[in-house]
Amino acid sequence: MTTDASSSARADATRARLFEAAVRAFAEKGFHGTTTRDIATAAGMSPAALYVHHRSKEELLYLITRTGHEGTLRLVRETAASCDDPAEALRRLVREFAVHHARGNVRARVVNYELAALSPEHLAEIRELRRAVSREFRSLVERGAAAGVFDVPDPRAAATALLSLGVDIARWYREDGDWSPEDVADRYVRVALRIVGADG
Amino acid sequence: MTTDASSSARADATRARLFEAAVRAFAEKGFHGTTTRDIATAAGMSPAALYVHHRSKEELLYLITRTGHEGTLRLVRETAASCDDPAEALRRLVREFAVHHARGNVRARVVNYELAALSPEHLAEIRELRRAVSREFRSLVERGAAAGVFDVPDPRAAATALLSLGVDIARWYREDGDWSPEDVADRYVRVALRIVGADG
DNA sequence: CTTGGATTACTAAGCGCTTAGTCAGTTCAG
DNA sequence: CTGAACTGACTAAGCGCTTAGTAATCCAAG
Repeated sequence: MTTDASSSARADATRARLFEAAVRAFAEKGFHGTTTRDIATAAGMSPAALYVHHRSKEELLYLITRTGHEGTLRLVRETAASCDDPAEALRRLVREFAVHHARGNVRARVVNYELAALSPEHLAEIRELRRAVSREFRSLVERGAAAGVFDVPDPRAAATALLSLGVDIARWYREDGDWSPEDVADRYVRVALRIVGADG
Repeated sequence: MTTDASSSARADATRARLFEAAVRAFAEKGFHGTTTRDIATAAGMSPAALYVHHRSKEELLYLITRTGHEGTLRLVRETAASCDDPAEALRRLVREFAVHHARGNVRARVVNYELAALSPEHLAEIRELRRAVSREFRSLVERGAAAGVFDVPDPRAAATALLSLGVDIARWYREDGDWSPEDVADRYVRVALRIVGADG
């Protein structure tokens, strides 16, 4: 017995293979540069199988993008709230955010750089999730400033810079480089503390 | 009489219109999401006219990308070398780089985010230009550290962060936002000085 | 200044091919 | 034996790019 009328273990596994194949293909060649054949073939199936599990190529991108943003938002919310001390919370947030974007750079590239290929409705929904992530960064910086732990002349600019640094890791990070995801995280934590004026 | 056998004022103007139309289209929809008809129509001509002035769609992207990178490299080199004091040179570099990416965010988006659509040969050439830009940032940070003007535990990480902050402006900056290019630049100069430990 | 052949800038039409998506039919697990 | 999973063969639309030809411009020679 399956727990859901519209899912079986086999279907779930196939869906996951299509999902993963699409992530890799979109990351490498972009949404419009990827064909449904690319995705299906990489998942070991015929092109038609894609439409058994997903309504369209765009729906697949939407699924990847939404899942990715929801995961990021959850990570950011939980980490920012994991500690009362703003300095320690920022250390954790920047560390987790950097590791997330470095280790998951392939997924993160699709999630952050293929937004223009979404339908207007889907894009609007994703924009809301992005605003929520942005708000978490800003409110943590403001919390630290209000507590006198951070020395920030412009909290909004500091939050923008912190978020920007993290997201952009997905663009430049490569597995074959000199830094592990944790190496990047360590370095960026120190950079972040300087940006908010909490480094001694 | 024209000064060059392969150029007339009229042809140059047409080429420029195609170039600008391509920049806008590539920025909005990506290289693969843009058709040669989109570009030609936006430039007020028939699709075939594109091939009078450019060999292929990819050559047009290459032209945009190369011109953009050469411009950025020139700006970075001249600004970094414009002052002996590393702190003042960094202020100028971060300011100019930020304004460049904010004001020219449409062009910069194509230049930085459509690299995957280039041919392997063209991509290799562009990568070389990017490495040169990267080197400028790094050597300025190292110069400041050697002079004792900057306090940086990890110059490479600091240079990576500074470059990343600047490039990523092209992704998030919007004309209809609250900040002018100069506003972004002012704020980022302060952030940069903190990153290199030269803010007091 | 006029004229007419050469040159340049451009277009209408469309070729060969690829695309996203469909559907009737087959396979296979439970 | 049933229904879900999957495929082969297909279509309509759209793609980058080419070709053959036209309109506008240029620049001697008369």
